[in-house]
Amino acid sequence: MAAKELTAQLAAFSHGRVPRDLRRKQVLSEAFDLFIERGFPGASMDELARRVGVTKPVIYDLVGSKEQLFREVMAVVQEELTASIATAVAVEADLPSRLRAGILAFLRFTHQRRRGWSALLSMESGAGSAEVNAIRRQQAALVAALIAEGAGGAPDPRTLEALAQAVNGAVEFVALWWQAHPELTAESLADLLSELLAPGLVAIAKASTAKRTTPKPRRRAT
Amino acid sequence: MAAKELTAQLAAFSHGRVPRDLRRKQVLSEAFDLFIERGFPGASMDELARRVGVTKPVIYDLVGSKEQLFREVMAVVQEELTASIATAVAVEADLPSRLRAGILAFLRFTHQRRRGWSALLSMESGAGSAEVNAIRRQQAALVAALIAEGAGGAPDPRTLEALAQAVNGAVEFVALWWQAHPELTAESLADLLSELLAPGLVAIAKASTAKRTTPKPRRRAT
DNA sequence: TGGGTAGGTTACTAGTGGTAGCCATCGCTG
DNA sequence: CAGCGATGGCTACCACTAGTAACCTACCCA
Repeated sequence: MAAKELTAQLAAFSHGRVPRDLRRKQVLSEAFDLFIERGFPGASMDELARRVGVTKPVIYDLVGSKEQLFREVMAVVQEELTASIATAVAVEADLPSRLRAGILAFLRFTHQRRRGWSALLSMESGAGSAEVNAIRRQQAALVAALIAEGAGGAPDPRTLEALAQAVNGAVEFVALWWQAHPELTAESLADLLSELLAPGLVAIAKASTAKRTTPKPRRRAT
Repeated sequence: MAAKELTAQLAAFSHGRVPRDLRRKQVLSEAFDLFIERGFPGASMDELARRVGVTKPVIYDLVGSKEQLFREVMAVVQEELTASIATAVAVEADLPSRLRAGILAFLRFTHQRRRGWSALLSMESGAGSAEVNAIRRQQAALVAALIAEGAGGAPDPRTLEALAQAVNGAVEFVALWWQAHPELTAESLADLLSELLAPGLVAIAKASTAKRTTPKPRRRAT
C-alpha cells in the first residue's frame, strides 16, 4: 500500500537524518508490523528502534510511550473497521438485514486482517486495554444505534447499551472462534448469528414500543 | 476461609524453614491476591517473594514459572465458576429456563468475585492467554451441552460450538459492561439476555430437529 | 562566518522473569 | 552422641524491559 511510497521517500535520505514527519510515519508502520508479529507485550521498543534503524530515544521523542504508540497504531484499525461496518449496514433496510450485514462485515474484516485483529486483542487490559475498550465502546455504540433506529425508537438507554454489548460479544467471540475453524464461511456464520440474535432483538424492540403505546406491566421471562 | 488456618499453620514455623507443601500453599494464596491486585503483567515475582517472606529462587522452585503459577491459581476460579453454573442449570427443566439460570449464575459469580474475574481477563493472551482460553473453552462446552440437551438433539457439532461461543460472548461482554453500570440487577440482565438469546436458540433447535424429521431445504435469514 | 535547530547518539536507571551455585539446619542412622 | 544426607533457603548474577538525561553534529539561513 502506502508502504512502498514510504520506503521510496525514505530512500531519498539514505544518509540518515530523515525529516521528522516521515520518520514518524516509518515508526508507526514498523510498529504496526511489530505489534502484529509479537503482540503488545512481546513487542520491544528496542527491536522497534533497531528495525527503524535508529536509537530508542528517537522513538520515544516521536511517540511518547509504548502505550501511546499502540493506541495510535490501532486507532487506524478501529477506523477502518467502523467504516467497513457502517457502509455495510447502510445499504440494508430492516433490522434483521442490517444486523446480518453488519455481522458479515465484521466477520470479513476480522478474518481478512486476522493477524492484526488478534494482535489488537492480545492485550485486553493492563497496559493498552484502554484502547481496546475504546474500540469496543465505539463498536457497541454503533450496534446500539443500529438497534435503536432499526427498532423504531429504543427501549431505555441502559437496556440498549446492554443489548449492544451482548450482540457485540456474541459476534466477537464467534469471530475469534472462527479463526480456529476456518472451514466455515463468513456467510454461514453471519446467518447463524442473525438467526440467533434477530428474533430476540425484534421481540424486545416490539415489546418496548408496545409498552410506550399501552403501558401494560411487562412480563418477565421465567 | 482456609487462609486463617494457613497462617495459623505457618505461625508454628516462626523460625523460617516451612515444609514444602505448606510453603507452596502459601505461595499460591499470596499469588492469588497479588494477581487480583495488580493483574498478570503488573504482578511481579519479586514482590510475591517479598510477601511470602522468602527469596525468588524458592518461588521458582515451587511453581516453575509465572505462567504456570497463574494457571494453577486461576484453575480454581474456573472450577468454581463451572460448578456454580452447572448446579444452577441442573434444577431447571426447559431450555429457556436453563439458559436464564446459567446466565444468572454467571453474572452473580463474576459480580461477586469481580476483582478476581477482571484479573483473570487482564491477560487474554501473550503469556497466560492459554489459561483464559481454556476456561472459555470449558465454558463454551458447558453451554454447548446445555443447548444440545435442551434442544432435544443438536444441530451439527460445528453449529453447536459456534452457538455456544456466541452465547458465551454475549454473556461475558454484558458481565464486563455491568461492572461499569452496577445500578442494574443481575436478575434484570439475566432476563434481558435470555429474552435476547432464547427465541433464536429455540428456533434454531426446532429447525434442526425439523430438518432431521422432514428434510426440507432450510430457509436463511435474508 | 556564524549561529540555531532538527535529528540522533551514548550511557544510564530501575525493574523484570529466571537461574547457578552455595550454605545451613533438620531428622535419621550408626 | 557423631555424622551424614536431604530439605529449605540464600546471594549474586543473567539478559532483557520501558524510559530518560545529556550530549553531539550536520545542515540551513541570516
